[in-house]
Amino acid sequence: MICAIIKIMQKNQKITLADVAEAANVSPITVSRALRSPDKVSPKARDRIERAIAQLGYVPNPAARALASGRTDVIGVIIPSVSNNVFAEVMRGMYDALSGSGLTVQLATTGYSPLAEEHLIRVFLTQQPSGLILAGHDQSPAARDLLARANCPIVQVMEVGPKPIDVAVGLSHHDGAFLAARHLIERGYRAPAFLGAQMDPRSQRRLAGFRAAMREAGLAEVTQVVTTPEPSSVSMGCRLFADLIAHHPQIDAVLCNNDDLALGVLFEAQRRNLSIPDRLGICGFNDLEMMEAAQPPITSVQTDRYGMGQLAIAQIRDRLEGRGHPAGTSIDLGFALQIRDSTGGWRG
Amino acid sequence: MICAIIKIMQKNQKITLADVAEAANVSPITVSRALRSPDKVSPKARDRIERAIAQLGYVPNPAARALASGRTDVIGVIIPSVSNNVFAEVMRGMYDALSGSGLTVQLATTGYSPLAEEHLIRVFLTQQPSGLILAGHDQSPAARDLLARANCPIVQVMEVGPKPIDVAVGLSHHDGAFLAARHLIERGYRAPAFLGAQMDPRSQRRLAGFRAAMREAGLAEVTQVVTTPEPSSVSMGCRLFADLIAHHPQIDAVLCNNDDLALGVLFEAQRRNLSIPDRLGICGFNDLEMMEAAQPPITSVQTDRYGMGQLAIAQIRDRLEGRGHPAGTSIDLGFALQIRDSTGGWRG
DNA sequence: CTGTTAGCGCATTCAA
DNA sequence: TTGAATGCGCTAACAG
Repeated sequence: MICAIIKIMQKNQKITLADVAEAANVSPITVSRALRSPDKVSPKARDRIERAIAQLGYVPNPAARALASGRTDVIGVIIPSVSNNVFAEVMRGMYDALSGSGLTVQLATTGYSPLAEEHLIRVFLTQQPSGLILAGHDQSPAARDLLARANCPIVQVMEVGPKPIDVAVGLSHHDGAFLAARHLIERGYRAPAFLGAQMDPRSQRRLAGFRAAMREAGLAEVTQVVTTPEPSSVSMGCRLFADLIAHHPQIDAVLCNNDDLALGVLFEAQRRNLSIPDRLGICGFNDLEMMEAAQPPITSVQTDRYGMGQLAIAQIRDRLEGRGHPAGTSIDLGFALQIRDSTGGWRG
Repeated sequence: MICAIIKIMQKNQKITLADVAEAANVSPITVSRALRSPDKVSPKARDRIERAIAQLGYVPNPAARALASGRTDVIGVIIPSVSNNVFAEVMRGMYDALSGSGLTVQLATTGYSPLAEEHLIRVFLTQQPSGLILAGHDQSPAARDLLARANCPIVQVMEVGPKPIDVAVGLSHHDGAFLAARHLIERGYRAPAFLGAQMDPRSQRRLAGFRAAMREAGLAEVTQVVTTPEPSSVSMGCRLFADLIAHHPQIDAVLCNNDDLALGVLFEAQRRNLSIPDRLGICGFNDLEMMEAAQPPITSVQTDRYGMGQLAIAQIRDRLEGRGHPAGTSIDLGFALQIRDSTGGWRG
């Protein structure tokens, strides 16, 4: 075996499965099997093969494997944007859940364009991925059609909806915002407003939840909503709030579409010497780590983004092993309203 | 052509290059060429081919392409962590610069482990990537050896260093911190401290820059440094600062390793009613968007992370076309100290 | 500018 | 449990 290895190494080329087979004195297909289902190979052969692989430094060629098998070890992930920090945690959960699986994630971004999403779905699906992870439930009809025919697990993350394509992992953004708005009202705020940027479908549902709570409280008349299609940021929170308070000074609380905006509102309110929570209540969405650390700490709707990423990958891994949840399953990770000082005041 | 297309569609299978060739009445290799170098195909043939591709909805099989050509259209990107938000902007720059190139990014994370990095480099390189992007200059000797032999462009991002493997795009973290520290001293602060979390190599160099400035000002004696290997966060900034001020109440300024920590210091200082910038000066690093929006706005060292990502991809694209910078080039994107209210006080 | 031949490295199918 | 034959879809190298 030593001789064989030396001879092969001297070729000074890429090490292939055939080289390993030669060094281990078995046929290539046996090496292939040893790699994919080690229990179908005799322990002796397996041992020789493993040794040869280690000594030669063999690494399988995924392209050849994909071409021959008609499958790839790639999980396609299609999200709107990498710089939206709600997705960062989701991605971290995915990467962590990937470890030791031999699977890799291929990330693509739509820039919030449904057409771009449809195109990416089409491209990914023709590449026979091991699975596909999508953000949300608002794929175009054509895309849904493609996905329905796909023969790989499809996981929709971020939110749960009425009719998942396959499996969904998320939460109800409507309900989260509804509960947050109701909390503001219960705390005695009588003129809460909604602040939103980058109004994607999930943001729209948060807004709907806010409106529902306001209607329930008989406050529909005084409801103020300020939104912009531009990306969300802390500065945008400052600007939107400045705009809001200039036109509607009677506003006494703000439900923000996300935590960046909420932090911007906090800063802008401090600049204007509006006391929090007495003159102004602030509530965010997602509960980024900094909400707890802020001065004062900011009330926010906690969501388990890391868990979503992990579960999405876990579901695909389970499916590939014949287990996992059946199509049609929605996994609602829920949310938790973290009540903090920014809405802590008693308002009679 | 219409007939041919109908016949092919009826196969109801994956559309291959051969199908396109049949529909367009050319040989497969001509279609292949039309895809890769359209100018080497006659306009008439190209037109027929493009039409057939559109009508059949043909999408190339990257695995087959990779296997046949020995190259992939994948750019490997190896970074420490996806949840560290300095990398989010870099990634956004990369994805933007990718558009229309047919290249894709394959992201992998090391979890700040040099061994993991070495392993990933090994795996990526055996897959004949179009390029490789690495964070920083602290690859293991074995990894540098592998990379030196690689026959694809290698771009080191985040920082510039003495001896790039191929091309480097970044800035001097030492100099950025040096300038920031000198700024604090010039403003009259007499006992600046350094706060750091997740002390990766770049953080170490920032610390070195801080120390150098302190030495230069004859303040080496009073230099206080608080660091932790744990991940950086706003809350961590609160905690580290609380720790610092408890043991060293004479501290009058803090240079933070990054902006998350700086924001935490701001919040914690506000909780303790330390007036900023009079009692305490705060300086961050990276100049995240929120630094400008904070109340008071926080001085920070602005870095062009988006540009780094863009340039890294652009360099690889250029190289693939035979252009681009030669090996050994370092592109220093520099930094800009953004002086804001958190260090704005006059201190006599 | 276009086509022919051959083969990339591996997995599937069948046979032993 | 192992192996032989075959082909996945595409491109390199050459020839025309």
